[in-house]
Amino acid sequence: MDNRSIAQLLEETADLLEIDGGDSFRIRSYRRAAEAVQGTTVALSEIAQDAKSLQAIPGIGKGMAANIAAMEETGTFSPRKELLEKYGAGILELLKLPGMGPKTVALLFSSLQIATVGQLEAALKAGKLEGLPRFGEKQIANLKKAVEEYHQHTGRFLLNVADREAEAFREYLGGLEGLEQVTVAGSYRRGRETVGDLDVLIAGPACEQDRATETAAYVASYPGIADILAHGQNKVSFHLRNRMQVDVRLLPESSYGAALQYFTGSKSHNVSLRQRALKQGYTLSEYALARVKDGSVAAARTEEEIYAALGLEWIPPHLRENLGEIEAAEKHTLPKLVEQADIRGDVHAHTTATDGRCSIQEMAEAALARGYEYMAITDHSKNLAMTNGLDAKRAREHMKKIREVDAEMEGRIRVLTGIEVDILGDGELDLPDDILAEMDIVIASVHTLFNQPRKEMTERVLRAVENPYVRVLGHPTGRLLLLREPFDFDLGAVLDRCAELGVAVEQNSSPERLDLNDVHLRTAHEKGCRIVINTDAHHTSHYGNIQYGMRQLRRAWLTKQDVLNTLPAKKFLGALRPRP
DNA sequence: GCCGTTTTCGGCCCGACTGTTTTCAGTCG
Repeated sequence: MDNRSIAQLLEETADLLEIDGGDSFRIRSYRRAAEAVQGTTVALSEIAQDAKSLQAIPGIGKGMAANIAAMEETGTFSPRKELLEKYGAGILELLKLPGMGPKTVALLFSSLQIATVGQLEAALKAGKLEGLPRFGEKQIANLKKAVEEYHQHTGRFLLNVADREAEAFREYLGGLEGLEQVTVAGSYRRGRETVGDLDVLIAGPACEQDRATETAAYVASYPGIADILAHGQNKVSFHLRNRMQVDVRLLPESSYGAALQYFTGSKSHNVSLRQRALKQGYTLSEYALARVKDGSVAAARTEEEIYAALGLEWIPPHLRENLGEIEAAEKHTLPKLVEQADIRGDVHAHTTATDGRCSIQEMAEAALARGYEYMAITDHSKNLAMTNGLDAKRAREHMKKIREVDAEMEGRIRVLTGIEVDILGDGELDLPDDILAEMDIVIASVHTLFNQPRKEMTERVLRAVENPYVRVLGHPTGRLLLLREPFDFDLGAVLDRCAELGVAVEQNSSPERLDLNDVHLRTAHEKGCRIVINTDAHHTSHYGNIQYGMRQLRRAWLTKQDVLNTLPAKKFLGALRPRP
């Protein structure tokens, strides 16, 4: 079992114990153990029977070591299993609804025997929640909305989850001889912020007639499969354990490009492309670009050939949304999209001073190792109490340490001082101006965005960016808003104001809270906002998450010139809002 | 359930905010 699965079992056990009213400290232990398991670089499956090594990991004690050993042996975890039998497998889904915590779930279960989102929906419709303690009009309305949004987004997965599954499957396919091509197409290839399913296209000798049956059988024995939906000669479909659907297509190499083009989409890009083909006397399908008059193949092997035959430059998948890319490809005016290698600094990172896991030095070294020319330490301010946020005194001491590390780096990388300051309910910041005035980077962030009336949220954020020391608006939508559209938070008004004031807008690439999708970013760009891409790193390994935000920048047609932190340090600081 | 230890048990991140209260429980980060 991989570390991630172990962590998930522990995490779910913690959730279930919470619903069950278990001891809160014991629950926290499970969560900490889950975190430790995810954070460690050693594969636990290799040391699972070695209690000593397991217990060397902080957060894993005698009990957890035994639990992990049992998980490895049995593939399951009995306390979790027993609780799931008591409450039903659907109970964990209820916890995912915003505003729903363990106490509410427990109450609904004990009073109305509600154990699934479906049952909650039915109870809401029947008006059964009225009269329950703490259930007023607003609470019920919020729940109804939450259920609605749940249905809209269920079945879609964040890009990093899709990435992980795609990589694992690709690795498995690596064990098969004679596969020349493996591509995950669909919205995954286009880099959308959420992915519905994985379309995996494979080709090579292993997919030719004589071996296709054998290859399909190999695919169908992938250990990650929960259940098989279809198993034929050319296609195998299945669900993974997290319910993500995977469609694997075995293709002849001669038409791989046509299939790749077809299955990458988007639908409306393909429609436009087919219309164009018809006008030119071709017909485009998943098998080939063929001449209408005699059915002869004009191009099929590669995407480049197909686009070229239609008089077009090859179009990067990130742009294939039928938003003018076909016209641009014809006129050779496709943008030169910003690339990861263009980014010269990451200016949002946390350390052990608050809720990060590494020291200032470690974060700085890791940024240097990535080739960055500058980075910033921006720990939390005191309002985020659970992160051990900095008050004025600690913030000042921290700044001193950051400057010391900056000096120690001897110019190999610039270590900037900063803070991620929280925005209070009235739009005030929770640290005084005189401290903010000393910081290179002041990121203002709202951390409680989604449980508020969003109209008031807009006013709150607008007020906060008025503070002259704020240079970056941190995760401007919050992850939940990204998944909840349409939302009535007035992002447009906020972006307008940021553009006017010169406050940079952050694309926070942390995959769980990826802030801005391509539509938001395009809007920001059109309004003239300065855009910064950061990872919000809480660990040295998080810098790599930049790839997730980067895909959205590319989808928004942004070039190097459109992103502030492609600039060298001095110019970057000069391009930020000037301090008063 | 983990940790640190005054080695055998007590302490374990906490404050803002909402919606329901009429003084607080629950959720979130």
